[in-house]
Parts: sequence; structure tokens; C-alpha cells
Amino acid sequence: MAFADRPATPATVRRHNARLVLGQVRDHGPRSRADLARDTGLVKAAISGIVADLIEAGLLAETGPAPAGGRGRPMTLLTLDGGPAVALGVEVNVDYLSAVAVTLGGEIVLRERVAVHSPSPEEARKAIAVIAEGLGRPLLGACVAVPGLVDPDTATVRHAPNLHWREVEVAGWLPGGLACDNDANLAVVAEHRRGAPADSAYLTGTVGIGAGLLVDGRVYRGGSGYAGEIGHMPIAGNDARCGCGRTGCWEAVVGLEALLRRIDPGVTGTYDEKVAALVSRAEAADPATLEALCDHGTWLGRGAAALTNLLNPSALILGGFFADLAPWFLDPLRAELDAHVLAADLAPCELRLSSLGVTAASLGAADLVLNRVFADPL
Amino acid sequence: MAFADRPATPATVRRHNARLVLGQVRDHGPRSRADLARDTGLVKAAISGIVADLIEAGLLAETGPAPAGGRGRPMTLLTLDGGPAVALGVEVNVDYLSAVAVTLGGEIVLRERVAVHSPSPEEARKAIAVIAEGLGRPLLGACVAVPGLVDPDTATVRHAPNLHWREVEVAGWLPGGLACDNDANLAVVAEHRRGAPADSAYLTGTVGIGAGLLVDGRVYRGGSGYAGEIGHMPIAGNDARCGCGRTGCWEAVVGLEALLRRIDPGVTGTYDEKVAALVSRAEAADPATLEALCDHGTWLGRGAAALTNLLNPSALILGGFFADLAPWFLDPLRAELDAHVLAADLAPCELRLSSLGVTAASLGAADLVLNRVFADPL
DNA sequence: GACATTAAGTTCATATAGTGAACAAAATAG
DNA sequence: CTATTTTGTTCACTATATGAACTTAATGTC
Repeated sequence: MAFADRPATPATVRRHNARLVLGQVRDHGPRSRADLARDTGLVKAAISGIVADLIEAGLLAETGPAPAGGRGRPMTLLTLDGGPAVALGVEVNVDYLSAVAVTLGGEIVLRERVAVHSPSPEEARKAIAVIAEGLGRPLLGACVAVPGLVDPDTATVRHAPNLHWREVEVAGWLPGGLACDNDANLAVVAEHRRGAPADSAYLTGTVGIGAGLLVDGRVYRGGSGYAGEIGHMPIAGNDARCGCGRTGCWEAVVGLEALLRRIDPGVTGTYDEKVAALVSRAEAADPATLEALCDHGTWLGRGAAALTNLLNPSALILGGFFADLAPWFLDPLRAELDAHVLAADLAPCELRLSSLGVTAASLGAADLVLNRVFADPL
Repeated sequence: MAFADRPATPATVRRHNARLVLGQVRDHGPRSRADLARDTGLVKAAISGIVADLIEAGLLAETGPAPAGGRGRPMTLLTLDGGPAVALGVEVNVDYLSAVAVTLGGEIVLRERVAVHSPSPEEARKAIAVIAEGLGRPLLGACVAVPGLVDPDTATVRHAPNLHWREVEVAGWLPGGLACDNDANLAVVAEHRRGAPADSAYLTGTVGIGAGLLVDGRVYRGGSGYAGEIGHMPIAGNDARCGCGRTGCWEAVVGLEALLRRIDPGVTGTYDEKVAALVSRAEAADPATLEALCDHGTWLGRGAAALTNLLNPSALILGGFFADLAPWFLDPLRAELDAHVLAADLAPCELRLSSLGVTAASLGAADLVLNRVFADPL
């Protein structure tokens, strides 16, 4: 509510209603002016004016008179149309960099994933610039997802431990500007855009464990931006040593390294290779692997229960390697949730697997750009 | 955001700006029209119109021409003035019922606390009706705080285990209507009104342990209203048996009963008497008590660290018996937070004791009523 | 085939906002 | 007593939504 304490004017009304109208087209597909009047509660005259503005702003387009459906003058449908311009979303991670480009209408016109190895800020900047130029399309905006602590207001990466980045100001990396946010935050935005409820918690299982929290449809960052550092909740025993130097962190028992250590300390390689190794062992029904994964589900449920008791999200979304390995630990996870969540029977929390996989964060980054356009279209 | 998807009209602008103007007077004391123009960004002409509306609505009043401060025409100050009407806030708990009445200007004109013993809904209804009539003032509105799960939209107590209430519809208890919310939620509202940051977490230590979460200045209830059930986070060992029937609940180690059991299982009586017994033992520096309280601080810190890692509140507020006993466990609590919160050094979370004591929830209930008036003054 | 019917979309008079500038009011300073 | 300064109001103007009348363009029906 950045605008909450600023005065409103008639122009504010127009902005609000323009957002309303455009949101209808975004959420429910092509509509006529008459549809929009019915669905928004605005009168036809108002709709005509707003639609004219949105067409002039290059966000809507008329598709010629639609095939007459029944009696009466046929409607002319209005569709989202931002021309060739796209929103670019990029995720920079330790051993991959993935990018998507999405048109205003939601069409994905680019999906790219390149292998990198712990890229420096400079390497990341170059890679992003190459992708942006290779698009051959104007940009509606661009945003990069980073695993770490980010200040989205200044588009600065405060600290991304796994990338070894500190105080990296990303804003100037592209001529049109570049936004930035935490990967878990953006992943939950992407999930919400694709059906997850407005109060959802997304658990990333990548190198570390983080949570993206959606409160009332908006990302919750906490008082100073550190919300979601769920991996360091002290719910494991004191003998669990975490990479952060502390003991008892949840991450120290449900992180990828902890799981690998238990199943086979010998597995090495990239993140992808490690996950693939675990999946193939599980698929081969290796008894030690299955038992470890079962335990994993219990511990995962322990922490998820803490989160659920505290926040009561409508959905808990498992991302990263949690989604890949879920088939083998979902039952013990559910059992643990049932056993430890107070409201388990009254208001069960939907448990869903991320269907977006490794593209979740980059899709969310593109969504963030689009959301900004839709939030203030004029 | 109940109004987020409804069309805006010029009247919406007026409502928004009226809220802005009234909020200035509420937060910064009596102001002149010229002050309001400067502070809100609205022009003087607009302020005059809005102020006229607010005076007509019976919310503001002119205090005759103020003593001239310097050159120029002296200003006429505008003050909050709702006449004799008050907001009534009541807290119903197991062995007390407390009430406050607050004028629009924030003046507390009634503070009452009566002993009860696990009141039935009917007993509570009668007690509240007696208080409301005894006031001899018109009501701006009334709200009751209940330790349990509440649906504030329908003003229904879904389940208050300690009171043994289930599905109690409170709305019709007073002629002018009666609102209802959870005690921890209302306590954090009261704290926020009196200086706590907009992202705060309030920990109630009464019979059970609950949390009131404030996100961006608004109470966070979760997807289905069960947010804040922090007492049942599974972070204690499996040997800790909780009153809810589960094992490992945090409440089972930091609840009042657990503390009593450890210090002296023989102490009985009301909640107040139990707390008083603990305080006097601590004041007498009884070694076993001090050690138990030190342990208590560590366990409290364990759970508080989980909360802080997940939500990163700007302030953590200790209420109920936590506030009473804090002097004897604050140090180990702080140490545990420092040891287990990832962002402890970067963005320390302010630890504050509730200064409102047992009136926190009833004050918050009155605040809720007032907040509604201020949120839509016309 | 002419005309009624139906639905989509536009036009226009009206009401309510806020803006900005001119003006009136009420005090002090010299 | 007059100039100055600050407060607050008045008024012409613009932007917005509303509601009703109107226009446009299709399908039925006689």
C-alpha cells in the first residue's frame, strides 16, 4: 500500500478502474465491452472510455466483430495485446541460469536454460544481456530471481551465499532496468498466477531451504526482508550441524546435502546430477534410499507443521528437489502434518507439488514484470 | 482488500481522502485546515470540504480560534470529537472479564475487571450487557476478545477450548451489534496502536500460548483463520505431552502449566494467583525457580527463533505471564535468539514486553471498533 | 422483403471530486 | 494606520462515473 497515504484524485479512480477492466480480460480471456460492464459493475459508458485508454496505451486490441452468437448486434472482443513486447524473467542459480520471455497475453515465447558454474555478477550480467538482445523484441521489463537476500526496492542483491554475491546492484544491468527478487518469493508468485491460493507457502528445496510466503496475494517479506528463512528454524536436535555454522537448523536434516550424506556420501556433481542420482535410486527401490526418504518426509513434515501452525496457509507447495522426490516421502510427510497441525482436521492445508519445476522462479520473475504492468496500466 | 475488485467512483475518492484527513488528526493531534493541506498534499479547498463532511458526520469539531502563534490569521484547530459515544472493548477469559471504554479521541473512560469462573456464553452475554448499560453513553460499537478460534466476519466463536465454548454467535448480544476476535490478534492491534511496528508478533502467555501476527499493519489470519497457533509447533522433544493430546508441542514446555509443574506442582488457584506465586518465588531468588525460569527462557527463545526466521517481524512482543516473568528469563531468551536467528546480527528483532498487561486484548477490541470508524468515516 | 426485436456500443446532460488562482478574513509588525 | 502574513473560502475548470437516450447491427417473424 505505497499509495495508501497519498491523496486520491479522479485520476486515481481511472487507474483503479482501468486495472479492474484489464484484470477481467487477463483472468477470463477476451471480453466485449458489454461483458466488462456486467462483470465489473461499471456502466457501459465508463467501460468505453477506459477501453479506449487501454487501447491507446497499447495493452488491449479489438478483434474484429465476433461471429454473431444470437440476436442483436455482435460484440467486438477485446484481447490482451502488448504487441511483440515481452516480459523477461531470469533465474540465476549456482549451476544453471534459466530464462523465460512472456508476452502480455501470457504466451511463453522463450524458454532457455544454460549451464553455468557459480557465476560471478559480471558473468551473470553478460549472460542476461545476451539473452535480452537475442530476443529481438522490445521489453516490457525484466526481473532476475536470485537465491538469497534481496532488496527489491533498489534491485540490489544484499547477500546470496551460494553464489558468493554481496551487495550487487542489478538495476542497471539492462538499458530498460532490471528488477530483482528472491527465488522463493518469485516461485510462489508463479504458482499463484497458475492457480495456487492467495495464502500459500512455497518450500524451495535447492541448495538451501527457503520459503516464499504469499499473504493475501502478495509476497510477505517481513519487517526487514528476511522472512522465509525457514531452513534455519531450530527444530532438529543439537547434533545436526548446519552449513550456516549453527546447530539444530531444519535445513541440516532436510537439505539436499543431509539427504545425500545419509544415502550415499559419494555422490558428487551438479545439483541436477545429485537429484537425478537420488531419483534413480528411489526408482530402483533401493531399501536404504527408501528408508532415508521416509525419514526425510517425517522431518519435512515436522517443519512444515511448525509453519502451518503458525501461518495456516491454504496451500503448501513443494518445489525444487522436494517435488522430484515427493512420491517417496509424501505419505510420512502427510502423517506428520496430521499428527502435529492443530487445525489438520478442521481446515486441512492443501499439499501440492510444484508443476513448474526449475522454471518456477524465472516464470515468477516474468510474472512480477507483468503484474506491475497490470497493476497500473495507464 | 474487500473493495479491491469493486469499481471506484468520485465518492471513493472522497472516502479515501476523508480517511487520510481524519488519520492525520488521530495520529498527530489537533490540526488546522492549513496543516492538513500541507501534511496530506491536498489543496486547502479540498480540505475545507472534507472537514465540513467530517464535522457533519460528528467526528471532528472546531476548537474556537487558537491563541495566535505569530503573524497572520490565527488557525482554528480541529480535534477528534465523537461526543460522549465510546467504543467498548471486552475480554472474556477463564477467570476474569475485563472491559474498557474509549472515546473517539482515545480517552479511556472505563476500566473494569471482574472475576468470573469459566463463564458460559449466557453469563458472558449478561455481564457484557450490564457493562454496556452501565456506561450511560451511546456506543460507537463494541467488540469482544476471546481466547480461541473466531470467525470475525460473522462474529462467531468457533471454538474456545479453555472456555468450553463452541459455535457461539456473539453478533446479536448487544442492540448495536457486537464484533469478536481472537485475544492475541486484538492484543497485537493494541500494541501497534501504541507504538509497536506494523510487522509485529505478539506472544500471549495465558493458559495456552498463541501468537497475534501483524502484517503490514493488519492482522494476519491465514487461509482459514487458524494462523498464530504457535503453541502447537512441534519443537519440543517427543516426551513433552501437551494438553491438546499431541506430543512435542512448544506449549508443553513453555506453557504456564509446564512451568508450574517444574517449579512447584502444588500451586493451585486462578491464573492470577499462579502467576503471582511464581513472581514471588522469583523475587525471593529461589534457586530452583531461577533455574527453571532460565530454562524457560531458552525454550521460549527456541520457538521465538523459529517464528523469527520464518516471519522476520520487526518486533516480538511478550504478553501475558511472559511479561510478568521476563526479568528472570530475558537473558537466556536473547541468547537463544542470537544463536538461532539467521538475521540476528543484520536485522535484529526488537524484543519488547507488553506494557498493557491484562488490558491488552480489551484495549485492542476497543481499537478495532475505532479503527473501523477511522477506516471509513463517512 | 419489411419490420419488430434484441443486444452492443456511443453520446450527452448531470453530479461529484480535486486543482489552482483569486479573494476575504484576521492577526502581528513597524 | 498600513503593510505583511497566514488562514480559510469562493469560483472557474477539468476529470470521472452515472443514467438515459440514441445509434448500430445483427436475427426473427409475418
